[in-house]
Amino acid sequence: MADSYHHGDLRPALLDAAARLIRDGGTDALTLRALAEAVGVSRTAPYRHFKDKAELLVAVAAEGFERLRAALRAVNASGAAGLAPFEAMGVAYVRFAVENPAHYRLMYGREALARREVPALQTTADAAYYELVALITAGQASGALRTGDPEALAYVAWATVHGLASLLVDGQMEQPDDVEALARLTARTLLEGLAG
Amino acid sequence: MADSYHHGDLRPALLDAAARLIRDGGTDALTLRALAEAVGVSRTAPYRHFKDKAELLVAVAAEGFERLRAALRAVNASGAAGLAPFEAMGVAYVRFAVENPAHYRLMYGREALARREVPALQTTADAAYYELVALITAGQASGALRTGDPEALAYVAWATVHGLASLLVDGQMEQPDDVEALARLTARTLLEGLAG
DNA sequence: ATCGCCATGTTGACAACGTCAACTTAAATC
DNA sequence: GATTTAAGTTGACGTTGTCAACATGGCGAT
Repeated sequence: MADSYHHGDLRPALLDAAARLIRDGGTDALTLRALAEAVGVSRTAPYRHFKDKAELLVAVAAEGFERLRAALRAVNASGAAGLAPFEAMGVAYVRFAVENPAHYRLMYGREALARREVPALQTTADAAYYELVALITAGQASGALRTGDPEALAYVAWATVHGLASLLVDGQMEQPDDVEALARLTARTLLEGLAG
Repeated sequence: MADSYHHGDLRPALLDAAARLIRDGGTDALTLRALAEAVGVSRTAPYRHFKDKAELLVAVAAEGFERLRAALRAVNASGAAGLAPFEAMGVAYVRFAVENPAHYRLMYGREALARREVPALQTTADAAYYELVALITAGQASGALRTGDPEALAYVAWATVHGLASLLVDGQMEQPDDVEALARLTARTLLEGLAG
């Protein structure tokens, strides 16, 4: 089946190769033709599995959200107490972004997204976000965090960590040697507040 | 000179038209051919003023940074005391992003940026960032903010506000009716901290 | 067993895009 | 007034996403 007319398992093979192309060469490297060639198939074969290039990008992004969610879930599952898990989740989030920059940009960028409304993608993204909300509500229950609308707190926390990730991933600042330390500092500053 | 062979004032006309195209149709609408036609000139005329499409995008982004800096500078110039200016600057920043989404994405995205190192662009961007740093150091001097490395505090503040702007601009959340209130809430939460 | 269906894959073509090379125009300089 | 040269034009090329028409072969019904 290696060189038969029908590939037999093309869709997952395409997603795998797409992730690899994006990782190695950035978003620009993910061209349908290069992707098809990487899998050993003709240029238009992907159209049997994805309506569009955009639809393929959505699928790649969804797979990224799964991985991000797994990373955040691990923090929640660790059962750490106090403020430690907040730092840990911030670090996990930023680390994912820095280790998968093009993937992260695709997930939270506009390219694949709003232009086609894909509920499945939103669901997957929400699942990742929910890990953060769960951490916040647990923190409030234990008294580690102040009271208030957990959605609002989660939103600010998300914005902060996403902002840091975006700045790093888009090369807006010189990336420091120790990204983890920067993420930890950011999380702590967010917890303690800026006001005197 | 309207329909003469030489346009006479092409470069600024291109930048104007580019900003308009981006505002109306998003980044995708900014194609060199459409741009040239909008100005009434042949497709390759822009090459006399910009080496590349990328170089043109850099110029558009730089102009955006100028406008953003002006908006932030107005907050600093207002001379408000206490914590009010921090909310005001957060609001001004987010408002700029929401009102110029494609422009903002271009400024802080990767398309035009790291792929060609343009010191002039970095300088302009730094000038905008400096407005935030200035506000932070002033806040520390007046005792409104806690002590500590002002660069670090500014960095967290920037990440938060940029994260919020990015989420809104990239359509990651349903955009609320009152963006200003959300920005204000975010700024206040950042000031007060999440911990209990 | 075999026939036909249809999901899967291929080939050829097209328009849009960024960009280069060669040419044209007219404004500026001596 | 001649010439240099900045500014603009035309034609072409390679790359990309995508469509239409065609080819293949695995699978169920007979």
